[in-house]
Amino acid sequence: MCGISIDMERKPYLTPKQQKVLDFIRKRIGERLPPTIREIGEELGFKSTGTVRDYLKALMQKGLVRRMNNKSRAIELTERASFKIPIIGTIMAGKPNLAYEEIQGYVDADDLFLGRLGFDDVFALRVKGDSMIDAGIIEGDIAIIKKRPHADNNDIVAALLDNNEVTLKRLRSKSGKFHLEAANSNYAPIFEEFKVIGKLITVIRKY
Amino acid sequence: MCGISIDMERKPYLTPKQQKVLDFIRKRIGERLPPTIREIGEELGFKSTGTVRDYLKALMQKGLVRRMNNKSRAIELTERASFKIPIIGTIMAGKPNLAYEEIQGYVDADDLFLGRLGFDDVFALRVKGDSMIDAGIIEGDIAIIKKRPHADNNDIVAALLDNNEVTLKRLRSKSGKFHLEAANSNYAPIFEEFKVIGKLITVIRKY
DNA sequence: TGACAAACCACACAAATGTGTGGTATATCT
DNA sequence: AGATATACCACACATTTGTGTGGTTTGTCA
Repeated sequence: MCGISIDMERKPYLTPKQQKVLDFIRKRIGERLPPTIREIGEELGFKSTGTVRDYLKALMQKGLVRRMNNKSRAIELTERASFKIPIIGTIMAGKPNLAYEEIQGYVDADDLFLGRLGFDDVFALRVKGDSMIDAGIIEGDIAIIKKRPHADNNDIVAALLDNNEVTLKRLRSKSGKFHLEAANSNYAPIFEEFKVIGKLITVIRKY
Repeated sequence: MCGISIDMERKPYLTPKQQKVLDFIRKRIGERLPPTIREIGEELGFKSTGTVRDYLKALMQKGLVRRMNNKSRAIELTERASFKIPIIGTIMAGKPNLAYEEIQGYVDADDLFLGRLGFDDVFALRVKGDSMIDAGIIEGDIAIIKKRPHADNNDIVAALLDNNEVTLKRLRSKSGKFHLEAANSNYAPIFEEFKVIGKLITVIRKY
């Protein structure tokens, strides 16, 4: 019951057909392009464009869809409708299909790793070695770095060393002077010259 | 020079204008919708749709763009052109703008965390506690789980325990019988009854 | 019974969008 | 000099696509 009530708060009631229309739009947007009105009609078996427009109107009134006038395929999903992966807590046991008991929130699939950053400002490093292991960053991880020429104390940064190597370390300031610190007691702090080229915003690890 | 030559192998030569057209298409696709021919023309300052079509033809011949006939906005980027975040090694120092010296590869922004999985098969867990810390999985991480009723030895799995708790642990088999193991010597292995509900495929951490 | 919403359809029309033909000018390469 | 590529433009036309009006049927709720 708990999971259902959370769900109800997030989404307005949709008729089964309206849900199908929404799902089709979502599918098409995910695959490639938002559909045209006639494409929706063909998929759902409607013979009139007016029918599809009735559905779009309903979805718009319920705040799930936004459109631009007189523009082809200009259908977009609102935040309420955008795809979210549920973050679950406990799960109902003893059922053929798992039922989420406690949904703690949602991860927006689009924003998951980059948010609304421009791609231009981002690059990735593949992590080598174990110097950041105490921060949970291990060999093979992909570190997503946002380009920035400076950072704050305790930020993990990508820094350019004198030998042109790029390294991922924690930035520390001590009496007004910055140095780099590994997250592994086997490594000594780095007091050499360096340049901050970006700040760590996300770590991704694939299995 | 090294970085440039790698780049050349991946991308055919584009004139500056062609690059601008491609960038605009990419931007629009990322923002919402692929542009129409006229929208491209307006953006780039072309007064004729024919001009834009010349550019699209060039981009198609170079294998960067695909189109469908007589369909509005039906422009898509091919794999060669799809957005990739560069994974860099060393970086050229002493320049006003950083220049990538050694590009080891690219992370495809779309595939980055889910690949081409259907969303239906995926859910997320927010990691609590430190029981997987030796595997580099720490509190607050988002664990992306692919639903599966079984897994192999040494896989990290989401498992449902008798008390309806879901836990992230490593699956181990010993003499034909499975149990769960933490990646932290402070925790004892779990030999109770459990059910595998999915396999860990990706870990994401945001800073 | 009447009001209302959901769930359809037909069809005309307008606007947006893609296509095709035929140009011009400039630069490069052979 | 001729071939080729880039880099544009104008304009007509076909097709796609969105809009608008006016219906019918079914069920629910007051």
